[in-house]
Amino acid sequence: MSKTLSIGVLAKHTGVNIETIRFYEKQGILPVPSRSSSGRRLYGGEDLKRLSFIHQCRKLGFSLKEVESLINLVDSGDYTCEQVHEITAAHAKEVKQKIKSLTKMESVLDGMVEQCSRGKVPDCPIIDSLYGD
Amino acid sequence: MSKTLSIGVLAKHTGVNIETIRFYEKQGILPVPSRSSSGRRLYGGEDLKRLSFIHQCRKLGFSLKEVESLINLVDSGDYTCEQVHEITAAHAKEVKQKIKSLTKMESVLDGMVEQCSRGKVPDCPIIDSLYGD
DNA sequence: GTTGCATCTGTAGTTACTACAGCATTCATA
DNA sequence: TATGAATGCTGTAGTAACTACAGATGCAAC
Repeated sequence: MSKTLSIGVLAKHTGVNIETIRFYEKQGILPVPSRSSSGRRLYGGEDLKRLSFIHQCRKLGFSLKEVESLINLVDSGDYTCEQVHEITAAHAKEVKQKIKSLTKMESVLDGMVEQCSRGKVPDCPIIDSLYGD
Repeated sequence: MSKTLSIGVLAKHTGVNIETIRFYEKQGILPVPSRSSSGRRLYGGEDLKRLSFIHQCRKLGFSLKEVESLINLVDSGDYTCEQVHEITAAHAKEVKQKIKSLTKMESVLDGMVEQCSRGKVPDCPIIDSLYGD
């Protein structure tokens, strides 16, 4: 395996911040890379793949803990599709709940904004509804 | 003004955690209350109103900074409805963006979950799509 | 030789709380 | 009146997932 990628190049290829890459390493979610003679990190294709995976998962809203579970499963070699499904379905459920909660907020906010006359007077239905007597 | 409410009573009336009330005080978002002879916090009706306001705002997803802005406006005495509208509309926009982003995640996740056979075999389309070669 | 970029380590800051530890006080009850 | 439970106090540390430095080092190019 040739490990030739600097952290900067890895960052550019994956779209992950340099500091974030080091952070992932410290968190144990990205393996400790080898180093050049002067102590700089050197990455290979496997690292690139793994970091991309982490990035994809993060974009889908998985927590780092969930990502770690997923990685551990894959690394273990004998994971089942069922196990992956469980983690993903649980996360999908959380996302749905968040959407639901935000949608409720949205409708209240929209209602308030609409009621508001945007006038120059210090009499605002938004404040009235929140700061009521 | 009679200030007779203990922090525990205030917490129960508003649904806000005791530690959170103290936290709000430290953040300067809730005024420093008077104290009993033994040093315990004493709250009045105005505090109750303000804490409820903060709580309502938080439930609508406003950040503490936004809540502070809102409170400062009201406290200043000569705020306009326009100013309140601006803060609220900006927040509503943020909420909409969050919903949009989460909805995208949701559809990808749902697609993955659906594709997954939930089988007992170590071959999972979820992993394949994320951890691709 | 010096300029400038990339990288290094380590620490602190962000948001909005929550969870103690260890102590003081107050209240209800025996 | 004694005592045990409940309440409150301060102050600190932990949570999630980074981000933003500061200050040092390395390396290639001109």
